[in-house]
Amino acid sequence: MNRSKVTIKDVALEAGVSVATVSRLVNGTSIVSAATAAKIQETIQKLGYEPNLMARNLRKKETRVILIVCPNVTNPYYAHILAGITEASYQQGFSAVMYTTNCDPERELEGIQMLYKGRVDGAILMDGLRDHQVFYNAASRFPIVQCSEYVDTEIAPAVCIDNYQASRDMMAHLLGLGHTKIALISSNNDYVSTKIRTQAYKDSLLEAGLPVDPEYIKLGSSDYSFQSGRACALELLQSENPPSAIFCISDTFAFGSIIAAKELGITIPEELSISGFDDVEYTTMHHPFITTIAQPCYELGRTSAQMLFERLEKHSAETGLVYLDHQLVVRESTAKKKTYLTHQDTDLMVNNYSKEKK
Amino acid sequence: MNRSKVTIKDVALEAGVSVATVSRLVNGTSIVSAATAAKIQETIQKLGYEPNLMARNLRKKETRVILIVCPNVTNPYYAHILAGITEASYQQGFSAVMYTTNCDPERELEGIQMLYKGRVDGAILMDGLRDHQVFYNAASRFPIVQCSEYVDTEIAPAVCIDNYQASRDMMAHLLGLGHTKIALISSNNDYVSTKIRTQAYKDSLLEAGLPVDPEYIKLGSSDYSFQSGRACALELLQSENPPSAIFCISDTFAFGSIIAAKELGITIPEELSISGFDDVEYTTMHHPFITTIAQPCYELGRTSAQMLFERLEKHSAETGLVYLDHQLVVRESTAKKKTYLTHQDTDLMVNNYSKEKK
DNA sequence: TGGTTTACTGTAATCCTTTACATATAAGAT
DNA sequence: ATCTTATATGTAAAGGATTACAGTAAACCA
Repeated sequence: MNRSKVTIKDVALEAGVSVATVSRLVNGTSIVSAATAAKIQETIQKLGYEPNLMARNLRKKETRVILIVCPNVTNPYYAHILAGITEASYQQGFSAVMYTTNCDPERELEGIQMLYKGRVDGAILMDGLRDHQVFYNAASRFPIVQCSEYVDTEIAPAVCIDNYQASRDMMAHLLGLGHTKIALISSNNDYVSTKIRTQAYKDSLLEAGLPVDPEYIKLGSSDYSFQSGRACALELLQSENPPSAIFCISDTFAFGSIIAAKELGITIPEELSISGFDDVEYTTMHHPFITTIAQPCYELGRTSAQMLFERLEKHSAETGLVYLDHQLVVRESTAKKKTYLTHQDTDLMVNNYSKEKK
Repeated sequence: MNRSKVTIKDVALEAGVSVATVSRLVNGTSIVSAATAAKIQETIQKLGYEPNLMARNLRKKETRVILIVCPNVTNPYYAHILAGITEASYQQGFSAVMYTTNCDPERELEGIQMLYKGRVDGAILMDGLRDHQVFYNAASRFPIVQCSEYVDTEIAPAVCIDNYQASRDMMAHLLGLGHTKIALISSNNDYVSTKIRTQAYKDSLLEAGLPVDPEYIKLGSSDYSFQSGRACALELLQSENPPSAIFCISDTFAFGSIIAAKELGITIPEELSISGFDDVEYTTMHHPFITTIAQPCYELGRTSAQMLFERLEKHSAETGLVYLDHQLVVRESTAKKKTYLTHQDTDLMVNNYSKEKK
């Protein structure tokens, strides 16, 4: 392996000019005569010169590298955001280093160190930092943008969808279908998105004059695992008073719920409506296709990156929340509440008769 | 944003020692007295000093960064490999920059440039380079390891599963179930894995004394899209002489085939066996669970990274193929050939009677 | 013609480390 | 008492770029 690098000095020597001239040509920072330009170009070609980025960055005090801090690459939701970020980076001539935390607070911290060590110019955080003080310190010294999750939008901007409105939209859909016994499968993580979606669920119920039954709220695993969604649904469906609809805060929970329902011989959407959240790609790979909230993941990533570059290059310091549009997409897993009535239903109907659609 | 970096000089000044001493302490390259060590440590803490990696790397001529060239992050297969790579990198104290090519030959080329520019120490290629000359040049100058796909194993090592054996295993399974009309859904990309799997399909058939019918070989999209798998299966199943089993070289093709079969009212596995390849996570999220070849994606990534670090740190230059174990996992999508016979089947049975299991 | 601008190029400082080499002190050997 | 050796530290030279500053030659202006 021949690692002998040819430097700007070599080029200068060979072309019979000074290093400054070569540098100026390469960077286009100043005019060089056509004759010397040609000569330099030629020797660059001949020697195969490539500027050493470490040296350049040291001098310029910029790395043109951004950091992506992300809990987990294998989650398709994050993967799509990642794709958006990397594409935008590519187009801006930045490169992106990836740091996965697996939601380990210690690793979240270590990731941030790359900023302090000067290895990257800025960061996109997809993992809401547990330690707010660390976040505050980092965000006040370095350009940071939060994507999808966030801890504080005063000090660094965040781009995400309007989780509250999206959840209200979905609940409105379910309510509009005539469901009154709507359960929630939330998560035991402490993401803002989780909190907000849960709050919207409760608010929607209350606003519709329906009770918020703690028995109807189950918490799946923090990483939204399919199996934990199945377990929650099983509990819900085997209880005394099973719901007629389940609002899942993640598509994977919805998948798990569908499996659970099938295992119990419950048909979807005839006997049970299930809704998801995120619209990951495999929502339409098996029937029933899932009714869900589509998040513009790729755009989320792209926008975050663009905002970061804006910060880096124009030294802008806008903060606050940036909402990208979500979309309620109604597919096969939700339908009007069934007309067949159990005894319990009949009991309930005494109180809620006017709310039944049919 | 206060970007004022504190340098080693500041620390030295404050602690009343020379920069060399500070450097020695920080890097542990030489003994410093306990007293001064304590003093330096203290001032480092006080000033919040972090060594500038650009300067360090420039001096040391190493970046401790590796490059990951990958077609597409959103593909869960690659995502898992990526996870393995990033984990191994983290443990070795390296960071990983990601470069996605979307299989664009131009971008494959650009990715490689990072090596020449000295931004990274080595690379893991998951996208077999189209341009063999470029690959050859790069691989002879820089430490490169190929993962999953490869173009040449003489000049740079490759880690993957034994695609030939794996495909033979799957075909043996299908054949063992009594299937004689086995179709193939391959891909129109030119990956070695595709070629090898296709070859194994043909060899298995021939070895079993069965004909290789070109009508039974369909080519899905180069990126293994679900929809193209569905389209291929539809063609196959609606033909004059539909197969009783389909060997898909990718799980996504298998998913598409299952959907296609369902659309045509064909039951799986009773009327049609379908097998996948890769064992991406959602093979078990819907019934029928897919019979497939499990690839150790995470390990593939981890091993590749470890081999790269070996090359980097021990300057080893081992080449050749490294096979990781695959596994045939039999689930619900394959079963014995059905006993119900069509006229065509009866015709065929005259010749193949002894091969029928029941 | 003398002065001013323009176009181009060169010299050397700078970015922040690491490290080869030199130095100084103290301890150990003879 | 002198000569090594070990220990601990400092000085200054890389490393490969960018760029402030300076300089030269030609062109332009009055």
